[in-house]
Amino acid sequence: METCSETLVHPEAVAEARRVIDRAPVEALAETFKVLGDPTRIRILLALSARELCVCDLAELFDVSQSAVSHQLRILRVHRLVRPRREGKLVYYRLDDDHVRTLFAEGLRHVKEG
Amino acid sequence: METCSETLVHPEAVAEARRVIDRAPVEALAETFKVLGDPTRIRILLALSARELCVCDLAELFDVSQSAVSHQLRILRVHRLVRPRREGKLVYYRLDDDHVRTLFAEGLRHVKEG
DNA sequence: TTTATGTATGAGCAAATGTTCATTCGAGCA
DNA sequence: TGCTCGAATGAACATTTGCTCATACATAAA
Repeated sequence: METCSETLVHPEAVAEARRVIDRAPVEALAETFKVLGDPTRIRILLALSARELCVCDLAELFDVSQSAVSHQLRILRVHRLVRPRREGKLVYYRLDDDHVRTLFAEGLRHVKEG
Repeated sequence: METCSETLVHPEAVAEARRVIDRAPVEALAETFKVLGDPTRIRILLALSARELCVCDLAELFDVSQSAVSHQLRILRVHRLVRPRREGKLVYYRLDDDHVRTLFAEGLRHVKEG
């Protein structure tokens, strides 16, 4: 229930916070983190952190269907976290840029200091 | 369908990837990122990035029920992203550590370079 | 103690998510 | 042209998620 009083406790702080939030790309940020928030996608990115791999190898690696891997790769691709490269019948994927590695490093730091 | 051949295309690369994945705290990483992958929680963290705020103010700020905010704060608390401090009837929340800020910065960098 | 107000929690529900199955697309080869 | 095999996509389904509503807990004041 909405039991808080009508008057704010810290009006100026709330106003400041509102400005910060309005200025930030909230939805895009949440989207990016949400993409990273799945074990399968984390595994895919970890696997690609060393070198590129074809879809076939990734599917074998995680012991899930090729379809599942393709679905996840699509999500990662749309969010520019991985990039495909076709070579004959095979499609190789690799990390799109170094931001991914840095994000990983920060995530790890948080996890490890617990 | 599982249509890939039985033999791996790059056995040694897959083996190496498997080692990397086994060494990493995959589930914990995914959990952390998943927590950050929600607009409401992102807004809460942004609001707290400048200074601590009480639950009451946060609820007012996002125009959602106090219950919803409490539920999200609980999730953030469990994952050590925010920390509560009681002062009378009010409970103030603030960011738990600086990792959150760094994670945000990296997320922003990725989002902005699109 | 009783009451009031801020916060936390449980139940229930609609929406979103990740998987599998089935099918289609794409490239190379007979 | 057909055929094969790797990859992508759509549908269906079970699970998860985030919200609201109702209720319980906590602290301060009457």
